[in-house]
Amino acid sequence: MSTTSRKSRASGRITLDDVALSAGVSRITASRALRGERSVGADLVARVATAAATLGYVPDPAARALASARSHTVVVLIPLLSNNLFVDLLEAVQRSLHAAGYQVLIGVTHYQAEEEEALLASYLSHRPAGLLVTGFDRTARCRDLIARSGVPCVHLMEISNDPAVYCVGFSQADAGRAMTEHLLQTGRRRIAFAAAQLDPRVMQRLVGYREALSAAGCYDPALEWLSAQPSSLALGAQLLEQYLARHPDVDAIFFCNDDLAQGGLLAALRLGIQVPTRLAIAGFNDLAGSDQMWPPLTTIRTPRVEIGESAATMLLQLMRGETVSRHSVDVGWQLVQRQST
Amino acid sequence: MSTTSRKSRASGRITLDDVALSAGVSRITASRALRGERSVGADLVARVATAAATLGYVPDPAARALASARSHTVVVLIPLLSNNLFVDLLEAVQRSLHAAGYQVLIGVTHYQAEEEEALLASYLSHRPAGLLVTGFDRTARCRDLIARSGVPCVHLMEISNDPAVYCVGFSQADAGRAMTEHLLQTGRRRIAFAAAQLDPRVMQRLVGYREALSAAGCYDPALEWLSAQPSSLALGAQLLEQYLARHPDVDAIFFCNDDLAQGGLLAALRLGIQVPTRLAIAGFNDLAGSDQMWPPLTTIRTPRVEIGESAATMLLQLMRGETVSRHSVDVGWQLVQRQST
DNA sequence: ATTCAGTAAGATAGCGCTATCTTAACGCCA
DNA sequence: TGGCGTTAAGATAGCGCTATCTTACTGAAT
Repeated sequence: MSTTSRKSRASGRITLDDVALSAGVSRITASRALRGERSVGADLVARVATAAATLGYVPDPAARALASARSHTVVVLIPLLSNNLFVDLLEAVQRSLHAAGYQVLIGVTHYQAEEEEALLASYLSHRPAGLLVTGFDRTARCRDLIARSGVPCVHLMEISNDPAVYCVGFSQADAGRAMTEHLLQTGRRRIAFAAAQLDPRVMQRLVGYREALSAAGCYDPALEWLSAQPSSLALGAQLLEQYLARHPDVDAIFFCNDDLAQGGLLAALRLGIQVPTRLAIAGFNDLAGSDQMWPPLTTIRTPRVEIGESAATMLLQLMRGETVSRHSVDVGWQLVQRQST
Repeated sequence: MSTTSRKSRASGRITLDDVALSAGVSRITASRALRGERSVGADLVARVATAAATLGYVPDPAARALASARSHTVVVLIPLLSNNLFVDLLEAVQRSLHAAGYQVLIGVTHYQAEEEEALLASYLSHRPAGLLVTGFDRTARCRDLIARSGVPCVHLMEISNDPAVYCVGFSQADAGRAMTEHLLQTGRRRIAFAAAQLDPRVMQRLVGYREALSAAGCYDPALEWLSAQPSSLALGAQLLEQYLARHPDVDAIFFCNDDLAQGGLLAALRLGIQVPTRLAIAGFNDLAGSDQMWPPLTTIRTPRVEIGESAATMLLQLMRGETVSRHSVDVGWQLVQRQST
């Protein structure tokens, strides 16, 4: 019986030694029992579990991380918190991972590759169990850090054919093309693409837009209204007002994001521009409120919660050392036609 | 010179021993130098700093937490991520604390005191350096956990007279009263209060509303339109439509939150109700988009970023063991009158 | 019996730091 | 000069876990 527990201390904290003592086993057996390792008898597992529950034992994550060189922390890097898109994603990720016993450490990159690199370097020192990052657009050093760390990593929002890369997302270009084709189908020919932030995903939507318009023989570079500023309702309103004055023949605007589109819709209302008769307006992402606009906004519904949950599930498998069935999960998207087009 | 460094290992990680060796000092001196403890000579501090920078040393948070019984993690408990109010707060907190070398661990309570209790119990095992929680409304056991943990705690969004409690916020009741008085001043007498979620802060705004209306002799309990559902644009629209049909004489609606108000505004637009001539609409928080509505929304601007930054600053002081000048910081609020009233 | 996996437990030895005790060196005053 | 507080460094001993090595005990194959 004699176990290798250390001399008892008066500290308030309940340690594994206390549990082991109470269950009449050695510390290491208690550790194994609580972590569900096999090679512990069922009777002992039960005794240890009871002891832990009775004493209210909570493992010390720091000690665990130090001893095993791996924490139960997952680092999530997203561009911005002030974009609801990422908040929805984050909420789903956080919920899924928390349920599995992991903590989420959030890093905000502000769409800056350098910031991402710095965050990653600093967060990797926490020996995270997993990594969730947005898209594929990062510095070479960043990619290298991820690869060399050996920490499982899942990429969010986009998909890739590279079998060495795990990702959950959808084809931004396809979605961009589909929305443009929808506008063409409703008879519009002078279709503008109004965009802000200009992150890689926005640019992919732009590619889809170009392809669709070129195929229809309607492509006009002058109708690409691009701004590097952060996306907002106010900017959407401004883009519509400014550019429409210069291009009065435009009969549809495809905004790269719903917040811009909502702002555009409200600007049209203010300016007395009839939507959709005189001007069609479309958005992207189906953010909160788009269905409440007047007229309700046609948009692309992107399954953000599903992306978050799928990515969490995939990451959990990777962290457990299991093999995942597909390295790339395409969750698709859905064109939601409402009255603005 | 001979230092007590342990035998070198082939691990890729750069440890304090490597830094100490390179700087020609003992491990503990390197530790002290890097943490800026006094009682290390200026020359050694410089040598250690150079060595650490050259080697690219990054301290191991787990080892640090284990040895010092305190991490550099701050736990932030907020009710919901899907409310922009808290996202703004979180962004400010995260930015301030990250700059000071702390990590933020987020817990989402979903407005449930029991969830908060469970989260807190589990997060306290991380030996956080600090705690940020929303409001004062929590279970007795939760309060006890906080107090007994000895972890510095700052309360967000509300203020208190209790000198034992640290908080940064403003008087929700005052703001609610002010908005109601504003509506009274514009000549409205049948003023409804439309609210959702019904968390403690909403109820305090309601108190302010009641006081102002009672003082003016206009209070009518039938005009308190309360719903326990989560706040959303759709719900705001629904509240307006439903209750206005029952109370057609209402000439103003004070929504407890801007998302409800925005929904109400859009519903009024849809229903052809003239705002503000036939019906005044007011909101709370000045969330993104409220200035872009048509008509632009009158609301209470709440300094969420300032609350986040102030709370972070206060917490940093407490974590460093410094005394703070005021236990309660009132950041105030501002009535922003736009065209909806 | 004898060997040999295979399994269930325990003993041992750290993980990479910091708290604390100790020691050496340096004045400073009587 | 001696004694003593003060400071700057180092030695020592863990923090609370888990990886790894070892040992004791099965039971089936030989």
